[in-house]
Amino acid sequence: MGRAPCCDKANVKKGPWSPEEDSKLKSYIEQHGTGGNWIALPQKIGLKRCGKSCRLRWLNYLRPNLKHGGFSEEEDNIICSLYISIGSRWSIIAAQLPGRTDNDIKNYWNTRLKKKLLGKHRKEQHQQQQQQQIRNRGNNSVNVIKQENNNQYLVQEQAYLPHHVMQNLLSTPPPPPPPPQPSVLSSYTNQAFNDQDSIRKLLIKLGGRFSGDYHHHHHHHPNSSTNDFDGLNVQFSNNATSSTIEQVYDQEHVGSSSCVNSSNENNQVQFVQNGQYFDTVQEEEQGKFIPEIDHMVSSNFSQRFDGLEFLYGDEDMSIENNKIEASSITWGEATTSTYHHPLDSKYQG
DNA sequence: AATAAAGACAACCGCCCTCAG
DNA sequence: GCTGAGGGCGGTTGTCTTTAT
Repeated sequence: MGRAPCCDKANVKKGPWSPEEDSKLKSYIEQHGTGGNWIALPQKIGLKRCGKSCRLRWLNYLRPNLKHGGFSEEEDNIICSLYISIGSRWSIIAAQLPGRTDNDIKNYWNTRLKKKLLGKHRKEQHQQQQQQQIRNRGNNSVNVIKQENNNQYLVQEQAYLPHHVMQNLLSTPPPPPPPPQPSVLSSYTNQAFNDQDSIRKLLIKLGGRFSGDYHHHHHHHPNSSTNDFDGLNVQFSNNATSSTIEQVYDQEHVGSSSCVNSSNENNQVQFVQNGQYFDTVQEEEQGKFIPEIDHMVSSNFSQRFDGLEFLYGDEDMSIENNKIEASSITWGEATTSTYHHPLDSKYQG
């Protein structure tokens, strides 16, 4: 059985609103409110518009204290961050941006922000390919590079790290520790999504939290669903050596301080991530997630990737059995091999 | 200057959820 | 419990503007 239409489609005006219509609607609502019934509103005002159309017009355009256009870098960062974490929940994202509507943000994302990020990603990939070609002509050997740099140890395999990323890691001094942050959201605003590294950092930040919350709220078998995010297992491997970094979350001891770190003769590096090694996770622990968002990100991991394939690489980003095969995660290759590890002395010197 | 293409934004559509009767 | 109205939301389309050829 079909649903009765909310209004007489034949007798309602569609298309752009005229200034007169805007004026009528605005003045009426300012004086009388909506009355809790949008459907009846246009009749009261004498507008030949659908009630839903009135509601949208009011919410998206006429409502006071609305901002239009001119998104700031800070707002860009928030939108990107939240999109990565909760997907296209525009109303929730809009709730974090005073004066912005979900429609506004949605349009902004679809028309500009996505392309902006895509453009950067493509540029990075292009540079990466060029560097790869140059590197292939030279030394093809696979080395594990160990470097001490202000207590930051880089464990890399040249064959798997983009050359320019590696150069950046080796040449760029580690950033100063971030100041205490009142909330994760505010930390987003302090981040600049000007490079893949920032996006990656955010994902690590959120990823840590996902896992913890997941265990708090769900006790599924880790392999019960491909969408379950039990832990992030990033593996790099080749025929010669393998370097594996695992974030393994103890099903029963989430957030515990236990930390296992080891390496074996195959140059394999493993550690149990407890939020200690990643500065971003530590940052996260200092703040409080907005409860609603917290719930979203903990319950819907898969959504983080909707529409963001370009952030991860075009080919074979796969999430299977709670593993992310990182062969195509260009931004992740470097960073998962970069970690602060004050305990492990095996890689010093 | 004319036209096409692309971009930006507003508005609509239809599905889903909630809640009252 | 069922039904339908209303509201909310995300996706899509339409329209106007800007830019490129």
